[in-house]
Amino acid sequence: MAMNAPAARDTAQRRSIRAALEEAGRPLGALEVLGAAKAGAPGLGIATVYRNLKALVAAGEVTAVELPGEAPRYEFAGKEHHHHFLCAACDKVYELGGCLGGLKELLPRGFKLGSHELLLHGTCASCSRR
Amino acid sequence: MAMNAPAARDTAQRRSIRAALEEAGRPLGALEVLGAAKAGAPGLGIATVYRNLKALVAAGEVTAVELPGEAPRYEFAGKEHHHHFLCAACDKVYELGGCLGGLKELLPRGFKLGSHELLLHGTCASCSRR
DNA sequence: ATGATATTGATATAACATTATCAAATACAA
DNA sequence: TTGTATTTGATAATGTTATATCAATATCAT
Repeated sequence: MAMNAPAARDTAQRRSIRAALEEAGRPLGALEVLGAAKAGAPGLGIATVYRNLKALVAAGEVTAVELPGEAPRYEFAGKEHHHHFLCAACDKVYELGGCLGGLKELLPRGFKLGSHELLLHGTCASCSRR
Repeated sequence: MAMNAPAARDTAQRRSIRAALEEAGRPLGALEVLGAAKAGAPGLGIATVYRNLKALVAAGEVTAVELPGEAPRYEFAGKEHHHHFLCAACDKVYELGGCLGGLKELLPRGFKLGSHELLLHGTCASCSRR
């Protein structure tokens, strides 16, 4: 018999964290989530952010975006395959549409391709404008 | 007037660390360097590995390959633009040849592209064989 | 060979991001 | 409304990677 998950309670913190991710339109880091979610949950603590992000990832609702040399960002799961852009000026991560073909041509003989990650660096529209 | 760099001395450890990177044929992590370089420098310590890797990177001789969720690997600089492959089974990183075009098509309006990183995941030839 | 100083090895410490702890607050079924 | 288990916030502790410390050792110009 399956171990039942503990009853998930509906708290202001949890709602606010989820809302922060929904409204951001781009992947957020844990501290960014904290900042944004405080609007709907004053006094929100970083531990609660991590706890809920972890739970959301475990539930498959949210995906952790791993970045080289950067703390992971979090975005809602279920989107089409896509990649990300890291702004060198503001350190924000943006979602890009689409992908590139021809990946298999890069593989040496005998190597099997599972997945791939692409990260573009540069300056975002907002930072480029200045 | 320029501050002169301290006279770099030629030690067995430094030679061996450099040789390990040269002979590996793929980017190595600090612990991999330690393991490989012990051949030519018995008793080699991890601190010396980090010290020398840092110095080599600062001198522009070596490049740190940053990977999402992984400790950086180190490879000699000056190679043509290329990307890497991380084997999910043995955790080794391999160098790939070539690149992909069409990156700019992925950019939103107003974004400026600086550089990019591509990492392929899968199993290497050696691990696929098993 | 000698001496000044760079380098090393062992290990303590730092720097982060994340997780554990635990008393207090909260949700929610009854 | 009450009781109980979940959740929270503050913060201590952890894990991991890298750096600082420092006495001992090795390099290399003289």
